[in-house]
Amino acid sequence: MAQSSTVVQGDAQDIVDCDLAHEIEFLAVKAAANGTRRANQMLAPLGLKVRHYAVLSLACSSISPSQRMLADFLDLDPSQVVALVDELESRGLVRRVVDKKDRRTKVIRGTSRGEELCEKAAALTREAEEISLGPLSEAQREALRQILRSLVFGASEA
Amino acid sequence: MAQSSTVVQGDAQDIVDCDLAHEIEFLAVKAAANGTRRANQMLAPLGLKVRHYAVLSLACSSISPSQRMLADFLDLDPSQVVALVDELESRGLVRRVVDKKDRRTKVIRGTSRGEELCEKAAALTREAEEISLGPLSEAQREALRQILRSLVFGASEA
DNA sequence: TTCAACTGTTGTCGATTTCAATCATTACGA
DNA sequence: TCGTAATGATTGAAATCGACAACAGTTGAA
Repeated sequence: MAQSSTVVQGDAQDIVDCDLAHEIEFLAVKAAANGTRRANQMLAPLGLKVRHYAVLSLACSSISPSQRMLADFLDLDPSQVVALVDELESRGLVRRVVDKKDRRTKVIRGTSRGEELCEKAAALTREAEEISLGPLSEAQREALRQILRSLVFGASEA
Repeated sequence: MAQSSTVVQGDAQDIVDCDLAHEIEFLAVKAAANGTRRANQMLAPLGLKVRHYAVLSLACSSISPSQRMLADFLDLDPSQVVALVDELESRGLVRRVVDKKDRRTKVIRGTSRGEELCEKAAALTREAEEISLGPLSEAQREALRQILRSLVFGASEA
């Protein structure tokens, strides 16, 4: 794309060619921020944010995560997990179950209402992802998913 | 008592197989957070965070960004840009230059000291990226960069 | 001229992050 | 065994970041 003789003062057109706009770190932050913003406003009608959905999703999965596991996996401070679980529990979406093998740890389980809401939230999240990933082909999305997984979790194969 | 062959208590081994760990949105946030954290502690000796580096980098580029452009491009509130530029200006790294064509806008330009520090910061950022992207091959990194660029700059709407 | 729109700036309020301290429980070593 | 360290959850406070409204100065257009 030859810009030729356009004498336009630095517009948003050529800012995407600067060094910064080629750094993966910068691009990842921007993409993640866009996706989170979109997902948040998509989940708003359910009174949830992506954070709540993350906890709810794990609570409703076959995994029985302790709050410590949630903090580690979601990169949250334990106190933040307390607040999140408090909120979800007060809405009757999850409950704390003390582990019989270690009475210090509390396992978070989704209730039936929690699972019901989780499914709706998952649908909305998929919809948000569908919009956010609009300009990407299906092959690109799968490649992105795989690269991100090996980046986040280390070596992983399909 | 343990009921028959109940599934093994969820460890960190199988949490990476849950639905959430396959959502691109979730993975992107995690990857971006990891990268930002690493870059921040890499830039710490220079008294900079990635935010400051982003502004400094753009100020030192051939683009002469106004604060408005910085806010738009970096997804920041204009008031946040004021604070960032204030800090960098007080350290003699950038300066505000009023645009003669439009005296409302102030163009941010890096000083010689700013450019000097920006080069060091760029080197450290590349080093941080090198570490963060460790498990990825060169081809994967290039693919990731390309996909992220088309995702971020490909189609913009509000 | 007059008014609307825009840029930078300040201030504020709520959310989020981070850290230290505490209680209950478990694990380990003398 | 006892005593001490370590861990999980919880609370609370401090620091930081985010979004938002209001304002002054400037520009552009009717």
